Amino acid sequence: MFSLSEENYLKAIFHLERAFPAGVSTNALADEMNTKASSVTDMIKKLSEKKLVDYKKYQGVKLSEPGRETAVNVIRKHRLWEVFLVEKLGFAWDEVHEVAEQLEHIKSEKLIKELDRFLDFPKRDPHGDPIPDSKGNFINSNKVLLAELNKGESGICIGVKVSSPEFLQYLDKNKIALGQLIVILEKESFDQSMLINLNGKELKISNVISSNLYIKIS
Amino acid sequence: MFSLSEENYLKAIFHLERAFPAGVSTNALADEMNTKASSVTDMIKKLSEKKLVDYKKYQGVKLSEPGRETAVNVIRKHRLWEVFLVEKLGFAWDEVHEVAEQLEHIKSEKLIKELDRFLDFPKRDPHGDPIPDSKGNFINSNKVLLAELNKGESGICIGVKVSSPEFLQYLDKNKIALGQLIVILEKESFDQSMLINLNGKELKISNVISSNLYIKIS
DNA sequence: CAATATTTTTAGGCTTGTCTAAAAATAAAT
DNA sequence: ATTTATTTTTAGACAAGCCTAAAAATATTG
Repeated sequence: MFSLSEENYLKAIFHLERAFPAGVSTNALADEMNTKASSVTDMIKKLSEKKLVDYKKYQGVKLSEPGRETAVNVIRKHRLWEVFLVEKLGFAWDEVHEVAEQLEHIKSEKLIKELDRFLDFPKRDPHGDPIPDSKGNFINSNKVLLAELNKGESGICIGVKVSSPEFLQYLDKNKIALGQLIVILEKESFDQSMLINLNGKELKISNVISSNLYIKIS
Repeated sequence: MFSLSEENYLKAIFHLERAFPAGVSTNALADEMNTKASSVTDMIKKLSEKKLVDYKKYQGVKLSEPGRETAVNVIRKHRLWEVFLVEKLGFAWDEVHEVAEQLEHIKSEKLIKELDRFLDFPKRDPHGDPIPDSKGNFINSNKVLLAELNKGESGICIGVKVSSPEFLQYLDKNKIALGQLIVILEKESFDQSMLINLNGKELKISNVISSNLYIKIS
């Protein structure tokens, strides 16, 4: 078993690897973990000795296969708990992160297996992020950012890129929810802002918004 | 907020105070915490500085009012999670302790409030132990050990004194469950063993068993 | 009540995970 | 290509929580 801190580092490396597939830098990791570069170096050494990451001095880190498995398992637990909090306990989707950060470290195979069943094997968390299955496989849907679509195109809103309370509350306020059909009526070439159709209602959104909404193109 | 270790010490002191109301000894606490007396002394000093316990050297510890509140809150969380595990996730009553030991330390007022509501404000955990309310009040029922009753007396089984898997599985095997009416048909004066009536069926139980079952006398 | 046994505390050390400050390596820029 | 800037690592320190061994206080017992 791994410590809370080790699990958090593995999770952070997993997330950063998407942006830095060649290797995650010490500074990027320090930033993500809200800690200092020297602390990161210490921990990376430990993870490297445990064969959870591949590491060469000054070269950044990558997850090893066992490291990736551990990270994905933590992410699976995080997202299942988020579903629980929203679906069963009535939390809003911008309130779940902090609590799920704690719950994701509870150690019990049976707990997560039964929770998954209790929630009816959800495929996505409340933010639309995919929940890996017990073997660590993610569903891969052909999602794109709304900002990448053009006038006349459309798709189902399936996720958010950023989960800050501010952004999620903006979406709530404007009645933008996951599962909704979005049709692009106009796209302003100057600032990339869009006029979209949402359930019959029209809404003007900026490029900042459209760059943080994932759309499933059918 | 308090550390995991601090919460566990407070909880242990709370439980031991029932047996040692004059003050919990360092050794008793070391035993309960599976640690060494010197470690206990260290922690007691820290808790004492934080005004969570009253402590005088060589005199044992007692919880202060804030210490008791914290301990009771941890116990409340532990027992609510046990109800969740059994009622919602289908755990057996002898499987819940270890997981609840972890879950009890999750920090979120809202989480526990909503969990309580989700579980429909349960008054007892799966072992029959009372769940304190959000203000820290325990329901007090006039419970006695089955062993203290005599021939002809009867009552409802409401709890167990010991929660070891062996004992709980013995109860399951013999169909003894909480909420059940127990009538004492015979009591052997030599070894205190009893012949009881359980839902129409007769069962012979030893004094070891009857000394670990709580009965509510009506 | 003095001697012995037990309990509790102190002293010093270890590990985990963090920090600051300084040194070393790499990258950028003139 | 040599200087300058940035990134990364090392060195040494610290707090939390635990340990062992020894000292001090309290209890027990003849």
